[in-house]
Amino acid sequence: MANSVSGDSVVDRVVRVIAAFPEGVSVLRLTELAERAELPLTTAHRLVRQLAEHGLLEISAGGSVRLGLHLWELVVRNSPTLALRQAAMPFMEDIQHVLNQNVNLAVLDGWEALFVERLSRRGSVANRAQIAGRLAVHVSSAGLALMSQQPRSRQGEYLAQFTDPAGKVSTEVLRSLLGEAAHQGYAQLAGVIDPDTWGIAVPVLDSKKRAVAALGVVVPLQEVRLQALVPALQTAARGIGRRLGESQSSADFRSMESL
Amino acid sequence: MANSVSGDSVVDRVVRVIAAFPEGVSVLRLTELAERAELPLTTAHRLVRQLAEHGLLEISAGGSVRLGLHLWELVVRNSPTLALRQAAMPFMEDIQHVLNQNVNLAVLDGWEALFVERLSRRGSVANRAQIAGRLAVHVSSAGLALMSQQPRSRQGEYLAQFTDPAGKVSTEVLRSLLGEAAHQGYAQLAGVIDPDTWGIAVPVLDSKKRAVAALGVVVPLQEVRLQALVPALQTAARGIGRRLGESQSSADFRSMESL
DNA sequence: CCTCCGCTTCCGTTCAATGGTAGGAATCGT
DNA sequence: ACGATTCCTACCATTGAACGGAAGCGGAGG
Repeated sequence: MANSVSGDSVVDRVVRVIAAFPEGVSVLRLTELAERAELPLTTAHRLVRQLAEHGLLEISAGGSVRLGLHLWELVVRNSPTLALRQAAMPFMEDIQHVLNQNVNLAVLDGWEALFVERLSRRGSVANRAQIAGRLAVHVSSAGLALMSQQPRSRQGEYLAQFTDPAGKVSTEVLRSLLGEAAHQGYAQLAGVIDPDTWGIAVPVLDSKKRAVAALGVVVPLQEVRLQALVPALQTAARGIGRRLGESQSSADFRSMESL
Repeated sequence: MANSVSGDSVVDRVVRVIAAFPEGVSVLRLTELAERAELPLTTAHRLVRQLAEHGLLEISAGGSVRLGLHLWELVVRNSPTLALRQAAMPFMEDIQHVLNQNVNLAVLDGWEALFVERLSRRGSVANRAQIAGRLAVHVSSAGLALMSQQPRSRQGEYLAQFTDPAGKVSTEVLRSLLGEAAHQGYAQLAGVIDPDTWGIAVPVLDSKKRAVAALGVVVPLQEVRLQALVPALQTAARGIGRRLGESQSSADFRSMESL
């Protein structure tokens, strides 16, 4: 079935190699990498070496493998969410400084919210490590805010395939949550991850009124300024949307600007 | 000379495709991508489609190509500098809050300093966009701090190949700059990028006394608290080095922590 | 000294990769 | 309104790059 007995293309294998690293693990031994990528050791070795020659991977002494600096550089400099993050950062900083709460920015990917940027509460030891984290739509205010703005058809697909692995949320409850979020213009969810917190998120709409992201905060349960909080988020979201429209083709001022 | 007339392997081509995006540009039309990657249009098309199937690239309506969210996610979650950034962030935040200046963290890659993280001065509109930026060793305090701690042989290679394209810095001057930096334990450089600023950086040493990074700040020229500034940086750098040692194998507490 | 384990090199076989040609689809200029 | 142009997509015969088992190498451990 192939040059390879397994029938997958070179591209498939390259992808499996660079996707073989488990979350948060940045270094693997070749043998382990081969196992995870389900490749014969010889083949893994060859691919790794080739990729390393281009700086997409790095081979440290002893043969252990990690992602290459060059890959990181390429991806960060051209990341698909670059424009979004640039537009959002000032507003996120504002919110962080005014409210002193965790602020986050997420996009919808499949049936999950993918967190693209995040600012921690000042003073909290929390790092920005888990940007690039994911949460299912139904357990994140960001996810709900995003899904609630999707076209009917998309929401239909989502609800149709939905089953809560934890068995806590019924499709009906979810449907009404989405309806409520769409109607109110924001989504809130009591501490799914941390039981003592609220998550609150509003959609960020681009110039064509499509929800491209969700802007959210996490606040303690006893926080009662919700009335003030939501408008603040919505204002910021509108600001982000506006800047997104402007910066369509202005990815050209490069300038290393005062390092 | 090949299956491909150009004689390069599939891996080579895949790399060229994802490296084809110019800095800061996140979307390319297929034709342009093919040109930049120096691939026949047909081949580029096939590769792009294959990569897109795995989420490493995305094809938006109309055929324009961008890096995929999945790739971004993979790289950010397993980036080779993850541990370094995690260890450094709290200290960088401290410095930022105390000094209210731009703080940056760089590693040495080739003969350049690659900026891995950066915090902007509060209130400045500056975004964190150009993390992943590069500066030549001889024009950045971070680069000098890093190079000054490299083994003699490495410094030798560097100086041997060095020529300043701008013709402003002679190899001799550079050599003495490095010597001075090594002796003092920090490097400073008057505004190479912004003429009204100083760059000051100290090396971050790991448990084996190897310089794995440089921690730096950018301050206005008239700033005179240098005496206080350097010790602050050095203290932070030592702290980072210590945490780096600890977190060798503790990349396991994942926990989505209060989003 | 021998064994084990993991990384690396070698090399004959084979089918996946290649890319020119041609067919759509959309945009532009007049 | 309608050719001209541009760009993306699909097809398919040719061929050398990818494959991976076998064997070599080197160090850690007993």
